Amino acid sequence: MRPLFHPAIEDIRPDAILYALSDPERAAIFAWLAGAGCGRTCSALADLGERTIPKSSLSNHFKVLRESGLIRSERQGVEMRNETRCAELDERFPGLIRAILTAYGQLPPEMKD
Amino acid sequence: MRPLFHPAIEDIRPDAILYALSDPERAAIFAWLAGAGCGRTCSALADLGERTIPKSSLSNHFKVLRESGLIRSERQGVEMRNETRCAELDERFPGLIRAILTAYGQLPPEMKD
DNA sequence: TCCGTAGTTCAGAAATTCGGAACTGTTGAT
DNA sequence: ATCAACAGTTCCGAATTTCTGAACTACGGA
Repeated sequence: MRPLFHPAIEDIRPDAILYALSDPERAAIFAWLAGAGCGRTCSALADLGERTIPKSSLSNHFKVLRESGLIRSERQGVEMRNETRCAELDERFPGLIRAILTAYGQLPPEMKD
Repeated sequence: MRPLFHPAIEDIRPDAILYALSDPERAAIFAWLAGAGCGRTCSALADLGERTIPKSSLSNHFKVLRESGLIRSERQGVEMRNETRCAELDERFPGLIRAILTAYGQLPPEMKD
C-alpha cells in the first residue's frame, strides 16, 4: 500500500477544497468527521446517507478529502483513523469551512462557538 | 436559442455553488463579475487569465455559473449582460461567497465592507 | 499458519468535460 | 431587403474523469 499523502497546509488549494466538498456525499462524510471528537474510521459509515456506499467509493472519497487537505488519516492497526484539519484550515482560509458546512445545514454543534 | 434558466433563490444548492467555483477559471470569472459595478459581457474576458479561453468553453462557464444560481444573465441586443447574485446568495448562505472569494485571494474591494 | 476484518488498488464501463466547427439571433450598412 | 459582422450557443467527437465490483494487501488474533 502506498504511503498516504497529506499536503502541507501552505500547499492546500481552495479549488481542491471546493471540489472535494461539492459532492454531497463527501460533504456529509466531512461534516460527520467534524462532529466527532475523536478520529473515526471509514467503515463506520457504510450507510451514512440513504444508500449504501460501496467501499471502493468510500475509500476514494477519503482519498479525495485527504489529498485536498481537508482531513488527516492515520493507520491504527487494521483500521484507519480520520480527523479533520479544521483548525489549520480556518487559519489559512478564514470562515470557509464553517460557511460551507452551514450552507449544507451540517455545521456540528461543537463548531457553533 | 433556448431561454436562459435561472434557479429561484430557494432552489439554489450549495453543492452546485461549490462545484461551479471549484474551477479556478470560473471562480476568476465570478470574482471579476463581482468586482464590476455594472453587468459585464462574455467576450470582454476572452483572455482573463494567461491562456485564451475558447468561446464555447466560455459560454459553458457562464452557463454553469448561471444554472448554479451564482449569476444572472440577460440578453441586451447582441450581447449578454451578466451580474452576480451576491446579495441574495449572502442571505441564503451567509458568508459563503465572501469566504470563497477570500480563499482565492480575489475578494473585490467593494465587498470588503 | 490460517482466518477475518479494514481498507486499497485495478480495470473496464459509464458519465462528464473540452473545444472546434457550424449555427442562431441581433445590429448596422448598403 | 439583403448582406456582413458580431456575440454567443449548440452540436458532437475526443479525451478525461468518475464509479464500482473484484482482486489484492496489511494487520491482528486464534
